[in-house]
Amino acid sequence: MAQPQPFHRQNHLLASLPPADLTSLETHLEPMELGIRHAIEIANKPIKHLYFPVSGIISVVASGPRNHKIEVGIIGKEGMSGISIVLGDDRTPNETYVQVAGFALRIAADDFRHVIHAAPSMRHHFFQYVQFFMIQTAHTALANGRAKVEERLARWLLMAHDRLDGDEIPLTHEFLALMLGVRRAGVTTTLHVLEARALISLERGRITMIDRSGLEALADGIYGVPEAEYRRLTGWRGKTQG
Amino acid sequence: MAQPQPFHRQNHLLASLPPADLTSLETHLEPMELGIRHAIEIANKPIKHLYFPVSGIISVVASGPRNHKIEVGIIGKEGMSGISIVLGDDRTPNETYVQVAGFALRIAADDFRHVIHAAPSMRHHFFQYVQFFMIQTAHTALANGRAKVEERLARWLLMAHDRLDGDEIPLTHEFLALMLGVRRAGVTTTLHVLEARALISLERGRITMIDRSGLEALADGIYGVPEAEYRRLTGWRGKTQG
DNA sequence: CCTTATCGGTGCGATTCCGTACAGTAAAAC
DNA sequence: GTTTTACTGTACGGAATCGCACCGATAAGG
Repeated sequence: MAQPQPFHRQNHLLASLPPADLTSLETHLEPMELGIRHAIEIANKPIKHLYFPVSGIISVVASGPRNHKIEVGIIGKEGMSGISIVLGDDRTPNETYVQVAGFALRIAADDFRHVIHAAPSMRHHFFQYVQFFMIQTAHTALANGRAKVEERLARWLLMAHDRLDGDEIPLTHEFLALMLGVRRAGVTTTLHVLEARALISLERGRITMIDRSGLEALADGIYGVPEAEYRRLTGWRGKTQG
Repeated sequence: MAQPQPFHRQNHLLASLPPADLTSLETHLEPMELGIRHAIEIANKPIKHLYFPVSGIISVVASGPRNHKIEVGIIGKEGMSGISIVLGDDRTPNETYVQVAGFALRIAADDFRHVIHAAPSMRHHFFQYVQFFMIQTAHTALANGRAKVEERLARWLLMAHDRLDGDEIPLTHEFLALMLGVRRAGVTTTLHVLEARALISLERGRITMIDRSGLEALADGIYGVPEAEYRRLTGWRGKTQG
């Protein structure tokens, strides 16, 4: 079962484009493997390609002093990288890289610019995604400022689960700590709490979702607003319904 | 000295529009007083107007469970409210309201839509601001996740100072606590620390900036990236140069 | 198979920040 | 001028999280 359907049908943002628009993009789309840790965008450097994941997860990370980093956005098959390009800019102070390996379709920034220039109708589609992404970042700010590590971890696992096929999240505690901006040891002990409540199971380098609605309950309102927004904007349902 | 120059010249986003574009917006712009606490946008309700402040400060606030709120964006005379409208949507789950009283020019959402529909060139201008605003929110997420209250407070005061005329920030500790998502008492004691270092002076309901570069040093890298981005995008210098 | 690097489990004191509470003081309302 | 409200100062115990450090376990590489 190599690909049950064409790649572009597996990225929701592409799949929900009007057929005519998809056609004009399609010729420029190039399938790419997303290797773990591969850099998609480098801070303050011109962005070369936009990526539409069909599997795996890409993280957008903001950097601060003392090499402090934190995730400000997560991208899976519901979205795309390269929002700066969509907005007519060519760079961003954030970094973007592959967090969970997978596959993507990518398009050169110049090609993308030309295509959306020629098809203004298409822009609306991508602007909706920009709107969603902003709300996601806003709620990351909210979670970072007001939620406990346990809740933020639950939120992150739910967001990752939304974007992956199956229930396994292949990620080390170290990476997770970087995403959340907390200690690695803090992630480890908090994961144990979740495991003890039978919400997840743990193996080396992998977290498996056991009880999704239990995790949603534990996240207690910190998860969900951006997801509802995505549904309003595009009709996608994620895994909320199973 | 009522208005040394027309209102629209005091909002940088308007002032830096190409003259032709400004003309087409101008007829729809209506001067408005920004009363403290006035709601500019209500969560999940259609946005009626977009505001271009010429003085005062508007806050964009995300809400979470248990009525927990936190500021995710700040708008002064460098910017505008209503980014959702710019992106072709009509609402947002965030709230937006006046944090420091002042004046603004506003335009009805429908008028704005018509104007930018007719003048695609203008969109680029506002998209740059959207880009800046996203980066600002991203760095708020970074600050919330990794910086101490002292640094976050310094960052907020610097951002407010950038947007106000003069060195006085008329705000209570209570509001500030809401913005930062920390206890009111925490703000009070932290402000005293800054005062003891002669960086600010305190009066009831007012904070006065004394030593801006000292505050920047204290914020230690948590402040500055979005501001540099704004400069790159628009050439505005804020007060960084005195 | 053996070595080496990565990853995970655990502990401990220090620090930051919270929740709560109460009293004093300045401004606003009457 | 008096009352009322809003704002600020301060305190205290406790919870959450940090920084660091060390060791065992698992996987990867030679």
